[in-house]
Amino acid sequence: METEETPARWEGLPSWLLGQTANHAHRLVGDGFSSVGARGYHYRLLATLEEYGPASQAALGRRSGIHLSDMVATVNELADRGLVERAPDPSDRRRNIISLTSAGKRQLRRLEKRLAECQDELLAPLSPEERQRLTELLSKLLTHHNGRTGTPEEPWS
Amino acid sequence: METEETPARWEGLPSWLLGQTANHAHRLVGDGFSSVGARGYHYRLLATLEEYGPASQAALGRRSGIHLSDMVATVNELADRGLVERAPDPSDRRRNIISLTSAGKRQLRRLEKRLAECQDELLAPLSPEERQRLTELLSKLLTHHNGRTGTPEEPWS
DNA sequence: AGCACATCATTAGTGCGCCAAACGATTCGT
DNA sequence: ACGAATCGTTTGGCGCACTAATGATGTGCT
Repeated sequence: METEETPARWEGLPSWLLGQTANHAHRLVGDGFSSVGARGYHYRLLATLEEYGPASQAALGRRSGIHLSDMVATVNELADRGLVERAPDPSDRRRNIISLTSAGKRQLRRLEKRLAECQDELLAPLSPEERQRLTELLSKLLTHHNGRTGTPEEPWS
Repeated sequence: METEETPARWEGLPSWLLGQTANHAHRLVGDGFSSVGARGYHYRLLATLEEYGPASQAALGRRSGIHLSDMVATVNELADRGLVERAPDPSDRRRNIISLTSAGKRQLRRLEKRLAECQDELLAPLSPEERQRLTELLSKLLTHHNGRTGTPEEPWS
């Protein structure tokens, strides 16, 4: 956006404010990630992998919130870079078991570092209390809206 | 996102919180708009048009923050629906002068109504003070980050 | 044992918002 | 008059979220 005039009517709407700040955040994080040749999905997948250990693509999708359709490409990209390994599951031939390589773990460390830096850059103009406040408010919103659309299924009967 | 497990490490990061809530907001607003056959760019263009009156596509792009490349399609779509008119500028044959039709104005009213409803749905779990607080915090962030990239040009000398 | 059904991986394609490169046509500045 | 800037347009790309369809495989029920 290379606006020059920008005085508009929707400028004060929460949804707009949210979208714009999220945009900045997204750009910040995206740039951080791309500076080491990655993008959001890569981080999410690597982090999920480290947190839960090797798993099938479907399971990883559920845990990371990455759509199954996008998992394929994401795993491909990470596997191409040697950050992740795809091996057939001997006990279920439908599955691939994805696991983190040591290079992947190293990459994850880099991404986490960038990510932390970005948080700081993002919140730069806010005091610690304000940051706290913002996080709380956003969490509240998120919890509410996730309840309505996020995990509606009751655990298997 | 049809997550079922979703307990992750990045879940508390401001950039993530921001992105997710913005996502919900975006979906809410997008659904509201699409229920009357429109999308974000349509609203932005119509609103800009009403606020500043007829103008060339380039000027509208500057004011609405819509990229020139996307203006073309946006104007086409609105013109196809008869919400906007594209007429050559007699005094500058490079330009098209875009103007709002009365049908366009009516559509804008509808969109504004939806938009207002969405704000309420979005902020539902927040008290009036919290809404205020959130708006302030987001504005602060936005102002900061726009200062670095958004509207740097000083008004014509 | 057989069959319906669910799950897994994959491919292909949609939508929105943002952006960049290149082009011809026109107009402006000097 | 001529180079530079502006305008409209087309084409294409990225990131993220999502839908639909398909074939291979696995599970549960009867």
